Amino acid sequence: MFGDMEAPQAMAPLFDYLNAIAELSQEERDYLLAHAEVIEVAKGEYLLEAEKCSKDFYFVIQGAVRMYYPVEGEEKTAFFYLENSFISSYESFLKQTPARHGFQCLENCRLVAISRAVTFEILDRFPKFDLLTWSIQTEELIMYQNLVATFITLSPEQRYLHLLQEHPDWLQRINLHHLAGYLGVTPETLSRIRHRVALR
Amino acid sequence: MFGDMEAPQAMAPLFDYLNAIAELSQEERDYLLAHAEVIEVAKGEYLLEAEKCSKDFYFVIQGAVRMYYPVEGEEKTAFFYLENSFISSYESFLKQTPARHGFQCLENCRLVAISRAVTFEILDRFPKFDLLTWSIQTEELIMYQNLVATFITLSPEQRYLHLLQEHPDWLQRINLHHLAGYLGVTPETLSRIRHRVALR
DNA sequence: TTTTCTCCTTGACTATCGTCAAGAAAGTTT
DNA sequence: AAACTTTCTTGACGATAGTCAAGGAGAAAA
Repeated sequence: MFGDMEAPQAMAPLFDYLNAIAELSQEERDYLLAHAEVIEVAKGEYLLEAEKCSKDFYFVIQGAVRMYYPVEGEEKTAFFYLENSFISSYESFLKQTPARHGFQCLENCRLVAISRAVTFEILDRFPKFDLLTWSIQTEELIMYQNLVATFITLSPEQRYLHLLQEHPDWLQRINLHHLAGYLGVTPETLSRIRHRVALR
Repeated sequence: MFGDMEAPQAMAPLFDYLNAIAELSQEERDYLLAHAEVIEVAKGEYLLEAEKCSKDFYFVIQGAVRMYYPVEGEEKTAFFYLENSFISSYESFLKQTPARHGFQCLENCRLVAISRAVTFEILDRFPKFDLLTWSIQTEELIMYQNLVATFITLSPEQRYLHLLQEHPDWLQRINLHHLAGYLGVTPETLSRIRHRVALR
């Protein structure tokens, strides 16, 4: 998919992200270049369908991905992953159980995909990646703790205002139907919240 | 606080928990016995007050602890930690930032407390603890992901029914005021939900 | 340009929630 | 036992959310 000169450039955002935590050696970079894959996934396609087993670990180079839960035939959106985010269904990926949620691309995406086999091979071969995965996972945990806090401590309207502050870019790139799911309300309610807020 | 014979017994639940992930060596057990502390904390006391920096990592041997967020003078309960749970404000503990939430004992508790210094010393000295902390943190992350899912996919009444199934013991040990917070509703609403549910 | 499709809004109605206030019920203390 | 405290319930009312249905705005396709 990439010539010799292109792949390194394509993975640059991933290297930048990892280097900020712990400087990678040339050997580590080469291993990733050789064993991780840069893939293009079209808008609307699924990275993982709910109820299936997660086979890959992803890093978003370009694009937007939503996480959703299937509920009575519908797909309720729970979270979004944009540039420089890792995507994994940890429970399914690690335990090889059917995933409770799925991932769908909301835009044409460019991702780094790392298979289970390669993930474990890297962890086995390069001890530094223990620290990296730990760090990545810690950030994910903190993010989820804060997300739970918004449900416990804020009303739907306050969560919308909070969203405006924390992720103004999401409003530009993600439709209100999906944002409503993230806020835990129906699209109609979000529309009315926006109406109320606009009046002040 | 403990004679030579008592401390090992007191920490047995922690060793059991860790052994189930990766068998501890005698040296590792001895190090924990020498550097981790078994403490008794009275009902109502705080393990960590919101806005302060987390100094310790805890394991619950006996008792119940609630996690809360301060909101406009009130304390909104977000989660509970009972026997065989680890308690940590990861963000505050790791980054030494003021914690957004606090922890309060709801019963007289017996806990293992491990200080920051000892935590890092253990991680440095015994590589096995990388796996252990990673495993513990992964479980915590999965738990939070599933908790977010209950807010996205379920109504307050459905969350209450879900709570009955998943944690029937909580209803015996935790008052409805605190459980209401966990469900994201007021105590009055929880009371009415229980009334509705009882009629069927 | 017209048609079609997707996305967003609005209306009407019902159900549920939050709030404030009062009152039971249960458990403690004196 | 009586007084007190804590916990839980109930009532009344206004605000907000869910649901079903219809309609409008804009983008993409014909």
